[in-house]
Amino acid sequence: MSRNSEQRKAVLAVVRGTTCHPDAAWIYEQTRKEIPNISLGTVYRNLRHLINDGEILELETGNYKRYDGNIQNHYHFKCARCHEIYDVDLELDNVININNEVAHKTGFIVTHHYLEFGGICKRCRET
Amino acid sequence: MSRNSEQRKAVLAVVRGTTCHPDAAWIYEQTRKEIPNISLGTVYRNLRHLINDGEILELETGNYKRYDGNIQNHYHFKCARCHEIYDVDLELDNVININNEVAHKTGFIVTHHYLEFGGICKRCRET
DNA sequence: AGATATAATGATAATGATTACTAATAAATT
DNA sequence: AATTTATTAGTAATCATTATCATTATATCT
Ligand SMILES: [Mn+2]
Ligand SMILES: [Mn+2]
Ligand SMILES: [Zn+2]
Ligand SMILES: [Zn+2]
Repeated sequence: MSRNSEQRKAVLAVVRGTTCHPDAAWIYEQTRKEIPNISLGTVYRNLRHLINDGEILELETGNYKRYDGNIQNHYHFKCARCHEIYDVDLELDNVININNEVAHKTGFIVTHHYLEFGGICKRCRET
Repeated sequence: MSRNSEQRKAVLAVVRGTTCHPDAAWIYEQTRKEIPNISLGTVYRNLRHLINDGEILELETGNYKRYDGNIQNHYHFKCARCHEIYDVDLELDNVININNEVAHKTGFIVTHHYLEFGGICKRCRET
């Protein structure tokens, strides 16, 4: 059974405390402000643990992984210039039916879907 | 300007000749059947080149990247058990409008979107 | 066709993110 | 307080991908 270590609580607090979809290195730097001698391996280990427990989400973004403390269903926008990831709260009428539609067409069990938009964000557009 | 080397043609043919969304190692093995002494670095170099030219697509899938010779707009289904990626040809009524909707809501320039479904594929379900 | 310029190659070293290892520590339970 | 064992810090190892560099081959130009 899992033990609620100070390190795990600190990592979870950092991931939940931002909307910037940070990577492990950033989470490590932030966590060090609370626990200066925490090791990078501990950060990775706890991130994996929290993912397995369903407490945070992992985003697959090319070279390195990013993490999301918001486990509610929502979408993302990734800027091609600054690579920042923004949350997109979108009320798609057919979002709920879309999984069933694919399940019906393919015969697969469809449990979820990821939707990511791409382009240029407002800040990058104005520079 | 780019030179159409035998190696580049072979890599492109391999990626176009399958629907299995292969990784670099698999493409390397297949290309070696035509060019036995091709190097893995050359495969990577050409994959990157072909991506920059818009001739193939790169899929961000966790540990390693996968490639797709089908550059038409289509969606994917990733099986959580066997990790295979299937194409999903889906007629979303408002596929074109969905980008505009996000653009309008956010003020971003939205050029594209990726949609990936997850669950258990038919073959894995039956075993 | 032959000479030229340089993009591309093969071989290998380097990089960077993530994971594995291990002796020491600390959270939960009795 | 004693016990159990999950977790940690520190470090080594792994794995996919990229960089380096001397050599080769492709496109272009006489
Ligand atoms: Mn998010
Ligand atoms: Mn595809
Ligand atoms: Zn941006
Ligand atoms: Zn499967």
